[in-house]
Amino acid sequence: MPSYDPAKSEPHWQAAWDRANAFTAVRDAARPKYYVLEMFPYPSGRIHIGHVRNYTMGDVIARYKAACGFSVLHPMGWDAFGMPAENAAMERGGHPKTWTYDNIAVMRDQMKPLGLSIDWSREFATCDPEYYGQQQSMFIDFMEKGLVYRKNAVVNWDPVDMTVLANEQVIDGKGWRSNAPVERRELTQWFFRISDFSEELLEALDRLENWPAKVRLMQENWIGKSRGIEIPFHRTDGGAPILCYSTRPDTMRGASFIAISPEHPLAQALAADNAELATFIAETRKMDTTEAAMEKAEKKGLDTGLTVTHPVDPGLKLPVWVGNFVLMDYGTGAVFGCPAHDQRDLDFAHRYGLAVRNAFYLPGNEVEVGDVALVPAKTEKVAYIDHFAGIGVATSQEGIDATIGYFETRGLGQGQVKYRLRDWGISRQRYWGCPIPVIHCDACGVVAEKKENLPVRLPDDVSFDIPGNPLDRHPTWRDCSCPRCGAKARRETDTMDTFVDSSWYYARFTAPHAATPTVMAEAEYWMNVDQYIGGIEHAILHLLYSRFFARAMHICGHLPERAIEPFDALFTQGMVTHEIYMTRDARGRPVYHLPEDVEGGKVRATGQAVTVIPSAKMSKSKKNVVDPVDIIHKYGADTARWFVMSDSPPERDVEWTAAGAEATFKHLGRVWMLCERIASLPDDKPGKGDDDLIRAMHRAIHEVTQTIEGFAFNKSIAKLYEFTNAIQKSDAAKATQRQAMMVLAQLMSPMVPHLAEDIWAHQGGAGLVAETAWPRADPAMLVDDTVTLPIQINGKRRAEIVVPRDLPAAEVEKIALADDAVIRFLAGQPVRKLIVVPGRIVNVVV
RNA sequence: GCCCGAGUGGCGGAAUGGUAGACGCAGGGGAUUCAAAAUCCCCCGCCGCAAGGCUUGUCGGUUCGAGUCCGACCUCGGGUACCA
Repeated sequence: MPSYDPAKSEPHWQAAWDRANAFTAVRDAARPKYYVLEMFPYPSGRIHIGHVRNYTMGDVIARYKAACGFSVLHPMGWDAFGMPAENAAMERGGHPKTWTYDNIAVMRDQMKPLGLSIDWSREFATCDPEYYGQQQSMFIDFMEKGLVYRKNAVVNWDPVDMTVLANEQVIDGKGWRSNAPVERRELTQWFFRISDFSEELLEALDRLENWPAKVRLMQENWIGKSRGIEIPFHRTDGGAPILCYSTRPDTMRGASFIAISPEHPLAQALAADNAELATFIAETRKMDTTEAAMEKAEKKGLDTGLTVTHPVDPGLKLPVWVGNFVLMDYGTGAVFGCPAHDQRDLDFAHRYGLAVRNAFYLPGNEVEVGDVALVPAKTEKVAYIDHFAGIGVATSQEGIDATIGYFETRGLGQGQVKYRLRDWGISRQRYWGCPIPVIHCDACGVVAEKKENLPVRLPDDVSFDIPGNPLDRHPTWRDCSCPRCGAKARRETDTMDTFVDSSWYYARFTAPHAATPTVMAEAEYWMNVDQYIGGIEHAILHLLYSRFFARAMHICGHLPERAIEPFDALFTQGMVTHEIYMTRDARGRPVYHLPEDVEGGKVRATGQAVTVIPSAKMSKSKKNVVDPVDIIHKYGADTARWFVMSDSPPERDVEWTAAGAEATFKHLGRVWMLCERIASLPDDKPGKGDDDLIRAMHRAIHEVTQTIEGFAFNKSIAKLYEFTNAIQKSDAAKATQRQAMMVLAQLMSPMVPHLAEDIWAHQGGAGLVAETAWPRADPAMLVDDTVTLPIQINGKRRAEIVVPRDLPAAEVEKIALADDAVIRFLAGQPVRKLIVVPGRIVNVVV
């Protein structure tokens, strides 16, 4: 009797699917299409369990939809540009291109044994010149439509390595290699005008009904629409007024100072002949560029000596400070400080001895602010203190609206709607990215490369032995002639942010080898992505950039209008985690151990007991990693696939456990044994309980279908366990058992496609499960004749009764009150209220 | 700092505001076996001899009824614009 042997059968079925071209996406006008896409991987070198989970989820959907009759597109590619390739070149020598393509080859070889229903004929990497050349072509289109511009922006500058650092390369304000304090430095950089789309990107979120609410909320907050006011504060020295932006003008009475950004032109100008201020501004530059660093840094400032007149209380003069917490990028780069109603302003005021004045109190609690700022919700009523606009007790929102009206009618300020969303800086001073197809000419200025010269290819002859951008010091690549006047010119040496690459790959998959970015007929048929699947870490940047990029592509004629929201449905899956095993060395430093080196709480080699640290995201440094290749080698792909889908809801993290994988393998073996047992039954075996098995089968079809549709694969698997147990216990006729077994194979096929084919073939099924229509449940087989109703007394469950499904409530009441247990618990007390929820529960209130 | 989530037995988890703990893992008992593996059957939240009581991170609220809704908090995770 052959036992379950995935090592033999999995390659067999993969070859069979290939021969049948089962997964080649075909544009078929006669059938509805379904485009399922998982976020493509970065080719780091090896696949990890997180990839297995991500791609198995997509595969379950793809195989299920194919069985439901859809023409399915399920492609795969590589997000292949990025820093790690350059870091590898710096650390180990070699070339980013070699490193990247070698990694892709390894990962493709690791991925194929998973048996994913991917159309590999559409594969590409973003570092293929055929891909990035089309991206350059679109960049030029964007330039023509005014979607691109250049401006100055700050970067993290490593003064020792003389190079720009990514945020993750800055550790505690210092460069990761040089350990030198990082400086903020301005460079001229390329930007996409995403902020022109702020309102549209915000407003369109409402229509993304099949996106998680949390992602829409995160994007809404990120875009950050606010209504405020711009108010010019007039300088007492007669200089140009300082324009401040505020979303809380109702607190104007409490204004006690003005704070401007160190990058504000006024601050810069004053610093020219104010050494103390110049030093202060230089100090504020020694901070990295992240928002978190800015927000967490101690609030510091310097008095410029200038004063302004309070706009509604001309007798009051407010000092002008430079504050390290004022962002030049948001609003006007200048704010008024109201310490009483803003904790950061209050801290600042206390530090520098500035005035604190309430603009309002909580009604009936007229207490001046001390150490804690009074910041009630905008919907809460407050009592304004002799407010210039004549407001008394009102909500802050009412106060804001009234104040803006007051300022506008008197010409003191202008109401403004602003967005937090900033334009997308795409310039990177790095080699391994898509070159920006632009040329700098002394005579013509900035000129786009001619499209017939695309792609602007990355030169291969570069070295990484010194820090900085090799393109910038390349002997010949930089030098070129101006496409307009033919004079000597310089090529742009910035490359594009890798988020650009991933902002349109979904569109490219619809025509992956075309000589234009997209082909309209293909895009018309395949777009949009019906189901997009990926990590929650991409909730804001990648998804927002893609939404912008699709709009820009539409403007340039590369996508139909329908595709400006490219992802109809989004699912965000959790991580795969694992326990961490730690010991300590002689000096007390932690030493981590791979799961396979630990057995029974001890290090296998030394017998040393390990400390178990609760599950965390798998990482190489903590050695809590499980290699899918090992798992497939030991148990087969189906075990890996079933396990990652089985335990946790897909949107949550799942913990990989060796015991769980072992148990999965055993279960699949049991299913195979059951299949063999049924096949070997005598054909004329008499049946008992055939109807029960048929009912269980229809219930399983219904429930598995529902749970797959609802992305609750862990529940699909629980239902499959139940159905398997029902078959196992059944004594039905052979034909009935065989029918149940074949339906089980179909229902399991999205998760464990190889085993499903084995079962199907063994039961004499025709063709491939992969090409068989999804089974349908008979609704008549799903309803039960009776229901069990729990009976509560005062909300506590005390008894239960079994009644016909459609029994009227009045009859249910009678039966419930006549129940022995109910009589006992009531002990003669009068019934005050009786609640009967049909088919659900009875609650007796005494 | 700010924005967004998550928290239920020994473990992963299930539960349209209606029997908390489906399904699985681990554990315990039994059958089979010379023995073991594999397989099969039974038990399995906590306290209690029992009756019963307690129990969904903490505290409070709404409700006939709260894991689910509301408020405050705690812990962990994701993002924070140059990691991808």
